[in-house]
Amino acid sequence: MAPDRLRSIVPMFGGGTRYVETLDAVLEFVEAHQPTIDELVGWHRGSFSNVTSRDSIMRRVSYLRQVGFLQQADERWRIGDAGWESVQQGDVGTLLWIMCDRNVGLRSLLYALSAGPMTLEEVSEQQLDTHPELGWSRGETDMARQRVNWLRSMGLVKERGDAYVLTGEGRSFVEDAVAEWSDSEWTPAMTDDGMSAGTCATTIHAREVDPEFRATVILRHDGEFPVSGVDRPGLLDIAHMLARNEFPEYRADLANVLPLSKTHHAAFDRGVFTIDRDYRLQVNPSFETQSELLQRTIIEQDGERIPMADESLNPEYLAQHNAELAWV
DNA sequence: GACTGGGTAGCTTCCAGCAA
DNA sequence: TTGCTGGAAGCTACCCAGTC
Repeated sequence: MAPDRLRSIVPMFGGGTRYVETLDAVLEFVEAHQPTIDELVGWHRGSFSNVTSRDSIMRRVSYLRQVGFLQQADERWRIGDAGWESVQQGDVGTLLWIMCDRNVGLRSLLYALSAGPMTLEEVSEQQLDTHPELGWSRGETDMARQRVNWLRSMGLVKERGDAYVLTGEGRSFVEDAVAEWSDSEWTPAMTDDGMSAGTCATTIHAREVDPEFRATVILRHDGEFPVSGVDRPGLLDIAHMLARNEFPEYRADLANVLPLSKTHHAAFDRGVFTIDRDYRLQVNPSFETQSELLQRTIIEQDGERIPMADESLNPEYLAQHNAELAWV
């Protein structure tokens, strides 16, 4: 069983855009000297003029140990498995993979940023809504800032005014991550009135997207569950307007996805119904069913506007999807 | 062996203070 | 004003001795 992921992401010394630089320096020092804890503390004090607190240094060292960058044996500190991987690969992608694997929320933050710029306040809200287990106070932006700073120092996020946006590298990561993390162990902490997310995760095996992406999509629709009316997040699939295998560049685009029940997802993919530019449900005229559920939620809704915000889906994606349907 | 309670360490949040 | 560090405080998990 994978260890619990860390809720708190600790800032590194040296400033908000230099976390990675500081991490590399720590790894280089530890690799070269295999220091004792006193030597490691001394190195920090010597490297950063304004750092004196042993407790503060130990907090960083402890965090690096938990992530796996460092390990302690025989009173001496050495590079851990994650540290070796990071040093040997020497690229941001590997470092980001390690950080996302060990810390809650970094991936969902990147997904959320792919929809547009976010202020620190918005980042804080997004992290709390998607990961209630983080548990920090509403309005608190320190934790949001630390997360953003790690991504900034990796070159995935940059400042734009008082908000933060994805860089080209950040966007590339998001496009690959949805499928790459589809077998992630993490399940949302949000519950379905007595049925825990963990229960859902064990009973529904066909997860095909990163669960953090799935949680981000569901959160984006803010409790509205179009078409299917299913209000249990654990029972929802993520349906793509432009198919993931044909348009991999849009698979992580939040304007290309919609939370649907598994049944409605299958019906959508098979062209039983679609959505027009005005967000009205269009049903394939040849579709017949004895199912009360499908009659009520699809056939009887033909032509009705789906309750969702105007900017939820990209009209161009809908048009392209519908162009493939002969009956539209 | 099982249970309980105290002590300790570690993790996390939050806020004050400082420097640019 | 903003960004960063230091440090206090709350919470939790774990260890261990004492008791039944």
